[in-house]
Amino acid sequence: MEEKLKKLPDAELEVMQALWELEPPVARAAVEAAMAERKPMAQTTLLTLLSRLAEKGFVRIEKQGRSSVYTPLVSRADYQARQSKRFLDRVFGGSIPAFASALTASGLSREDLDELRRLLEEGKL
Amino acid sequence: MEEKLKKLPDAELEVMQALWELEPPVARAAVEAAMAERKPMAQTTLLTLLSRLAEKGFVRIEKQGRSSVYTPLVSRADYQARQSKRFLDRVFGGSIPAFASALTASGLSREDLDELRRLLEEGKL
DNA sequence: ATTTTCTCTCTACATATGTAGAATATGGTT
DNA sequence: AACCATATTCTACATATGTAGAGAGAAAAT
Repeated sequence: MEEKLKKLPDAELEVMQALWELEPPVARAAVEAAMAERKPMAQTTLLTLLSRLAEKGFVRIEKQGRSSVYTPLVSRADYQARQSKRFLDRVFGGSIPAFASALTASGLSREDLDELRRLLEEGKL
Repeated sequence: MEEKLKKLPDAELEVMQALWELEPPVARAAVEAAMAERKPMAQTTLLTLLSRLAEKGFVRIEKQGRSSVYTPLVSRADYQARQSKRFLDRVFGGSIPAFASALTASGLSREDLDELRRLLEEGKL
């Protein structure tokens, strides 16, 4: 298992989210369209972010004739799991009680909290 | 309710954690001692971080003769709750199921997950 | 009173991040 | 072939972050 999965800055994560929700390999036009909704930005800005993601090993860029296609190299689930751990450690010092309190005080609806509890219950099986 | 509670960069959060675990107002020497364990850094580096925290409204600095004392202006619980929400939105797009999966896959022990579930249950009351 | 010591503030600098225009390359047109 | 459209890469720059030495002010010591 890879060790340090760097935390992505907001802008880059946003791009990853766009990639994750599409079928890889994703055409540039598709990423662009997805980002138009999520977070409008200049075309070149998007390309800059994609190449930074490539440098960090999060994305593979392949030339397809004129344009390029992008493939996420880290799965969303994997990233989410690792960052959750990191967040728990960084913000709560690993304290589960503190984490639980924060969740109940985070503004999540009673339903959401209930659902979370239920899903954790199921996951136990 | 205050709106945007800025996310603190790692180094600054580390200092806040040190402050939160001490009795306010906290003497510089005390912060320094606490930080020595958490994250060793030059004395001036610590002071820089403290003043940045003051600029951001997280800490109040008061002169006490020769040295200064520091008081956190944002409670740990408040910060944790807000950042939890932010994290959930940013990383999971607000999806509770995705969050639950990530938690179970995050490497937390069975016991921790159980405890979390139990605490959420209790909090419901 | 002069020096030493301690504490804080200023200044500094490298790297990271957000953002995007300029330049370049390349495939499509006429 | 000359030109145009388009996609990518370079270059650029402001702000943020991590880190810390230099400088300044004041209290303590001699």
